[in-house]
Amino acid sequence: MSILEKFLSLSEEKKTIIIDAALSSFGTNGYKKTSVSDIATAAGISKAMIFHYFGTKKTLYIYLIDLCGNILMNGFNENFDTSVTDFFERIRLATDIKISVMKKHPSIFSFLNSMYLESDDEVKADIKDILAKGEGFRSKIAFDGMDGSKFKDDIDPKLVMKMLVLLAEGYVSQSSSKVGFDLELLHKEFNEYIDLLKRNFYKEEYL
Amino acid sequence: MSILEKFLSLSEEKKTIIIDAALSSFGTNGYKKTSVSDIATAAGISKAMIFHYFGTKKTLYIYLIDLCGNILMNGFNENFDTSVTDFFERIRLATDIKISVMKKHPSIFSFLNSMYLESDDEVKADIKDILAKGEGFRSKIAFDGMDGSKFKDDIDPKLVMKMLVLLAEGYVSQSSSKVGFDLELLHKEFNEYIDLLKRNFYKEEYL
DNA sequence: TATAATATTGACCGAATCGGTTAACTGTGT
DNA sequence: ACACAGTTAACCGATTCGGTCAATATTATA
Repeated sequence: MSILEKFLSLSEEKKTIIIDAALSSFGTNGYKKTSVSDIATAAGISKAMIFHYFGTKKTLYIYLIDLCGNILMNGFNENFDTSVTDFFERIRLATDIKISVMKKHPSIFSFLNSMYLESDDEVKADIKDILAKGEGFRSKIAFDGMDGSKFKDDIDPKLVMKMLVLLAEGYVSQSSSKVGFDLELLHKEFNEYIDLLKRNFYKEEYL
Repeated sequence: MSILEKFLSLSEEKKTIIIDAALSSFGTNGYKKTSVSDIATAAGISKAMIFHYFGTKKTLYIYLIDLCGNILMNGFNENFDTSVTDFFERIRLATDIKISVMKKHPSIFSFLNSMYLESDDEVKADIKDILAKGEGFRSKIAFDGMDGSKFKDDIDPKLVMKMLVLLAEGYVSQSSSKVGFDLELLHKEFNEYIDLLKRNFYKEEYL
């Protein structure tokens, strides 16, 4: 059995624990400043097990990069509906997907964020590859075929969009640090914001 | 000349460079994961100089904690005007102060954020002290004597407040990581958001 | 229950890095 | 020529690094 297969043959629960420990550690401290011991401790196993499952620290990191890419791609490809043109409903849909991804791996976006600004030479090149692959992915989903005509005339949809992106970013930065954050509550709150904005930014005939 | 005096007698420019290097390093990686070499490199000086100026790593960290506390307190005490009761204008005022602080030390909020979740025993106690001192500071400024009556009846000012706090947090998390971010632009954008919300959330007679 | 196979770890390796020190080197004014 | 403050490269012992491995638990098979 090859090294990675040993990991893959673990129970889903155990795999998730290890992956989340690694995502959260790397996401918080970056590649270089994260030690394999950190991850092992966070996962509640011994350092030797990590090397048993992945061989090297770098292999683990690359594995996580690919995994995140796949999880996101699959989430959006399977659940995103481009026939929804309403601005807010599309954002709501994208957020639903994002949150359901976070439900499985709460630290995934903190990890992805840290990837963008990773400077260590050992993994820099590999990151560039995967980043190029997902380029324009988010923005395409956001704006392609989206209907901004329902807004009141003096409101710039792009400004609203930027606001919601920042809002989501604020949530991530808040939730990735705090320990006992409630994803369900977060989801509910975000939907309240969307309702609030929709109610006040759309022309009355569209409400 | 005592150790700290040596640092204080430096030119304002040099002091700022060193402080910002330390704030940014500690803010990014926390106390334990930040080495004195990291800070020295970021500041463009040798590691020995840091020890020459501050004696120990912990002394430097504590110095930064106090400094941040003082900078924020002074900023708000000198510039905050509690006679401004309008919800958005007060938020605008608080944001003006925050940004002017960030103009001098861009990484200050990233450092303060990281302080909240610092777990290292060597500095944990000292953090608790300063944190207790500033408790309720932000929330008092935010809500005391603030007028929420101008909002449309179906809008909860607290929800808007939370939204703007998250928005600001999103900005911090975005700006503290990116290298070439433009504070002036950030400021302008934030004001646009406030205008946008005010225009659409207030009853018409208050516009 | 005895044994073979597997899962897991504590202890260990050389190398790197840690916080901190110091002797020597710079430049500048006299 | 000298003194002197500012600065650093080289160094210190201690710790931690990524990674290995022999030994111990655990489980499966008989």
